[in-house]
Amino acid sequence: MEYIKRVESVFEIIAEPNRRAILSLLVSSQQSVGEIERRLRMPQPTVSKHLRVLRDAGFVESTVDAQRRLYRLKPEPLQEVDAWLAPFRRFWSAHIDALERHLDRMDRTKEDQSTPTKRKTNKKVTRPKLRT
Amino acid sequence: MEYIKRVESVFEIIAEPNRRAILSLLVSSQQSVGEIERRLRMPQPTVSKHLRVLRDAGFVESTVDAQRRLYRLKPEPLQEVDAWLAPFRRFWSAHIDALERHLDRMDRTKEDQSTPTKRKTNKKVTRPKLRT
DNA sequence: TATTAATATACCTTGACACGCATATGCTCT
DNA sequence: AGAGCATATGCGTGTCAAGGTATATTAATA
Repeated sequence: MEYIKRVESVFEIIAEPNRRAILSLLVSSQQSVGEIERRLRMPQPTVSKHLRVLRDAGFVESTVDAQRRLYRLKPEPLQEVDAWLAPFRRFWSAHIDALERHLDRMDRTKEDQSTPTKRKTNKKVTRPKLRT
Repeated sequence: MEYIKRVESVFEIIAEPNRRAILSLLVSSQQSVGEIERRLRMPQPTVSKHLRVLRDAGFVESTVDAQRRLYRLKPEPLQEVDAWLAPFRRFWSAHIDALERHLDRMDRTKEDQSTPTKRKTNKKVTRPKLRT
C-alpha cells in the first residue's frame, strides 16, 4: 500500500524512455505484461513498475485475463500534452518562412555556445534603461 | 567549462515545470533574462541555468543586446514532440470517433485559442487532424 | 494442497538534477 | 579605470526516481 501518491505531471511521466516505449507498444493493441517484457526486453519488475506509474497517471488501464493483466492505452493524458503543444504549433506555423531561412543557415551546426558571438562586435541599438 | 554534454531527450527537457513556463512565455515574443526572471518570479541563476539547458537542447536561441540576452523560441525540438504524438493522435481519434460524430453538430470548439496557460481539465476533443 | 505461472511490491543503492548562494564574466557609461 | 547592471557559472546539498534483487500475491492446474 502506498502512502502518498506523488502527483507527477504528464510530462514527467513520458520523460522516461521505457515508459514511452511501452506507450508506443500499446498504441497498436493491448498487451499483457509478459508480452511487453519480451518485446521490450526489460525485466519484469521494471515493466510492472512503469505500468504502475502509467496507470496511476491515467495513461493506461488494465483488465484481468486469468493470471494476466492486459494493459491498454487511455487517451486523455497524451491529449493533455497535445493541448499544451497547441500554442507552439501556432508559433511555428506562423514562422514557417523564417524557419526555412534558418534551416538554410544552420543546417546541423552544433551551436556556437563556446564562441562568444563574434558578430556582436557591431553593437546594436543602445537601449536606455528600459523600465518595464 | 563543461566536460560531457549529457544528451537529454526533448522529453526530459520539458519535464521541468519552470522550463515549460519559460517556453510558454517565449511563445508570444522574445524576452530578456531579466524579463523572464520578473514575469516568472524565479531567481536569476535559476532562469539562466534553465535557459542554458534549453539552448543546449535547441529549444531556444539568444542574441546579444548590450548587456542583455534576448531569448526566443526555436521550433524543432517541440516539433519532435509533436511528431512522437502523431500515432497516438490517430489512436484517440479512432476511439472518440463515435463521440465526435455526435458532437460535430454543435461544433463550437473555437474558444480559448489564445489563452496559453489553461492547464485545467482540458478535456476538449482534439480534432482528428486527419493525415492530408 | 502443493506447484507453477504471471504479476506486483519492498528494500536498497546509486545517480541525476534542481535549487540557493556566492562569485565570475561581460558590457556600458561616466 | 572604475562603478554598476545583466547574465553566467561553480559548488554544496537535498530530494527523488530508476534499476536490481528478492519476495509477496493471485490464479490455474495437478
